[in-house]
Amino acid sequence: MPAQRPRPGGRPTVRTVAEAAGVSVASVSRVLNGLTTNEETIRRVREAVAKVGYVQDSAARSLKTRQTGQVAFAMADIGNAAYLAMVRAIQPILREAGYRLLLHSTDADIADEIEVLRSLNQRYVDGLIICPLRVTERHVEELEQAATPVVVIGQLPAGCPVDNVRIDSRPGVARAIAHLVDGGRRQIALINGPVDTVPGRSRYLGYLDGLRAAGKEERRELVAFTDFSVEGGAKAAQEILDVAEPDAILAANDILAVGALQTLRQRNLKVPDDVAVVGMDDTELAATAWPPLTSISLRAYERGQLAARLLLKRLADPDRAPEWVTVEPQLVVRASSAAVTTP
Amino acid sequence: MPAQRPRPGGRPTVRTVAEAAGVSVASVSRVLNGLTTNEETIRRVREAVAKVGYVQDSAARSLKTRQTGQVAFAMADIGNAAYLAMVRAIQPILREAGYRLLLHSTDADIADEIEVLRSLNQRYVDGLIICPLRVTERHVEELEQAATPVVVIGQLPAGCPVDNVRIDSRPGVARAIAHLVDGGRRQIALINGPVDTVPGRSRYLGYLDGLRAAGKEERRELVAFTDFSVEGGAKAAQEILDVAEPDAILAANDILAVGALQTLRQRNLKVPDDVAVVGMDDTELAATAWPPLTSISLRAYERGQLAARLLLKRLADPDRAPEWVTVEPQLVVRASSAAVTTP
DNA sequence: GCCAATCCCGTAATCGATTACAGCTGCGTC
DNA sequence: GACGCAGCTGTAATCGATTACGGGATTGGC
Repeated sequence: MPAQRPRPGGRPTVRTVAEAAGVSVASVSRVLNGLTTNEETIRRVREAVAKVGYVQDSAARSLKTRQTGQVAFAMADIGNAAYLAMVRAIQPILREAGYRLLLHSTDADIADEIEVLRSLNQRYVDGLIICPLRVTERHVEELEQAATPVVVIGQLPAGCPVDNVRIDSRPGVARAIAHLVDGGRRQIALINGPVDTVPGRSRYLGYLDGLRAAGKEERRELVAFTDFSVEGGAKAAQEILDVAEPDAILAANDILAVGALQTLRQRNLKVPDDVAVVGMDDTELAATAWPPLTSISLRAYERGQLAARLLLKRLADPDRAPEWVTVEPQLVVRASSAAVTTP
Repeated sequence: MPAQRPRPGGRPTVRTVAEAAGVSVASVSRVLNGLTTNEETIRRVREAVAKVGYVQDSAARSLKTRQTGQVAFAMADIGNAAYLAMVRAIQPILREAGYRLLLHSTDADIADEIEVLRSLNQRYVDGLIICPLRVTERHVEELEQAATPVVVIGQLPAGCPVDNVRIDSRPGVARAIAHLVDGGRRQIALINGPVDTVPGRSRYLGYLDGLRAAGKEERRELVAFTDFSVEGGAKAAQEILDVAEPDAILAANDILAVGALQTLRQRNLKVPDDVAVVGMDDTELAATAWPPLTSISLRAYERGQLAARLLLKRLADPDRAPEWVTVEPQLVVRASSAAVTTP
């Protein structure tokens, strides 16, 4: 007399359902996965499922099917509006496709990013979207032998066989400079974020491009850099205003731009009359600031969408060739950069 | 000759490691989980693990141990700054404790919230933190028979045996009214969010409390409500200003307050000289707005922290009595509500 | 009436880990 | 020398699902 039923009070399994329906576990599984056609069986299984309150165990299912129904998104810090926009874009798309979203905040720690890639072969997700600050050789190495599909948002070395969504802020910044010059601005300052990152460098190069295109030279006293915070932006603006008289300030970030606005207000400089201000990322902050901020949109939302769609395509067809998508930055003009009124 | 090794190229399992180390699978598992003490065995297993590049399969592990190492957080919309603050608080605490964070955005859909609770018995997470807009009977029902520990952030009916972190905006709003009255304000308007929610109702009641305490009557034309958006706030402020002359506006949200600021600016009303403005949630927006917004903090970050800690306590000891924690709102005073200067 | 084809269904193997249980070894003690 | 005990270790059962395979029943064609 084998103990078929360990404890009748236990959680219902596929076996419980099978007994209640008077069929085999195989039939139950088939009905659950839509693989059989006999109406009568389907009905009985359905009823039994409802009666015993059965719900599939996801661990057991994952073990057998090798799929988890989960996708992870890894970025430096969800507090950053750009990453937040990506999450907002990614979440509904994955959800629509039946995936759950798992979040990794790496705190801008490279070792952490590598660890995330590495942990993929625990197979706790079916895919990953990652937005690294910098892509090191270690990254590439891990990317190439990742256990599950990965989509990278960011610049990837050429030839890296991984789906990729990229944007280069450089032309965006250059265009913003052109816009300022067109508006009659002559002394354009740059408040950059950390420079030892790929985006930081791009912004700086874009600034130089813009100046060159306008036939201007870089003046060291017009360039500052700081960390991404309102205070950082305010302080950097002070430093610049202490030694120069810019009539425009380009900030690497809307947060920095808001900081600059505060400093300008303190010094009784009118925006945009005395000084134009341009931010970057086109976040909610840009729209709600006063005056509303002109901002270089890096299309975070769109990049998130594209990345999510790329990942879904890859999951549907793992053998397709890696796809690289490039997104163009976009200058969103608002009041803070209106042209100087000719006297 | 049994096919012990299905395909030598396959992913390494505990069996692969056992062979490489010349021990049994049990020993491998013991070393991996720190259950044996023999130095020699430990060394050999460690080496074998490194050699074959073994990583535990999380599905298999979960199936056996009944634990997933995952926790979910469910809220209406991660775009809302209050929820974002919670995520930022929750994430590092869970991570520190070795849990991964899974995100559910329910889009303020009650059915979706119920579905999240229901899906818990797929056992894809070890616990859940949920922040429902409203708690219906269905919620309570599902909460009571949830398959895993749940912590609720929000108002819960008395006697519901679930860990809970709560805040009541009502006294916070009343205090803000008192602050405005102290500052010499006489006509205080309210721009509320959706009223058919628990928080919406609390805010309204707090408003009435505040008026009563100041010996004032409610005037219908000073109260508007709208959805949470800058435009909503701007429009609501217009409606009020069209029919009345408030010298203070209390908004249910920093976003709404920013909208009100825009309307006031358009009408050439000075803040705080002509009209004081108070927001709620004390988000980044309040600090960066101009003038900086006085705001009623609902301590979202702290609530997130508390909820995460409660969940960890519960996971460590499932039999402890449910704990209810109440957080007090806090008035953060900034320039937008400075006292009227006596002429 | 017989054989083949079709359609369902049940048995049992399997995914990759954990762990109860029993067996082995070596040592100390009486 | 026998026995007990401690400390490891290996075998095999187990978690809860999916699915390959083969067996029955039904039907149709000749």
